Amino acid sequence: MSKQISEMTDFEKLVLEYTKKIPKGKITTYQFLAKAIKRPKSVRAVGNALNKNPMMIKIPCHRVIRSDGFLGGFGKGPAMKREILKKEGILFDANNKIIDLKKFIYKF
DNA sequence: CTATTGACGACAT
DNA sequence: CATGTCGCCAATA
Repeated sequence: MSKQISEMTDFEKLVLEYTKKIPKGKITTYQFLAKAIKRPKSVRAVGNALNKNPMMIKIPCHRVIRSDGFLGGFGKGPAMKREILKKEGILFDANNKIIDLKKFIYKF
């Protein structure tokens, strides 16, 4: 199960904090997120932090994809992530590659 | 303390 | 375009 906020590290909280800022209908990448928290090289660590998402409802971690345009992972499975994004108007092709990255990308 | 892991990314082949 | 390799970083065992 996911961790409770109180049990999380400062780094993880920071990641989630920024993730919450991503507006509906938009997406960002693990890389932009890492840069936003002033840790441009902690890209992988950012992904790990999102995987421990304590509140799926309040934290739109599904809006974070890979910088090469691919879907990336998701706790509940990539298929789920893909469906949610579809509802927000963001589509992917048969290879889980986003259709129009530039159009939906959100940089902090 | 060291080793391993992983929702990543840049580059080489 | 499809793999493979390597570097990075924070958390965990």
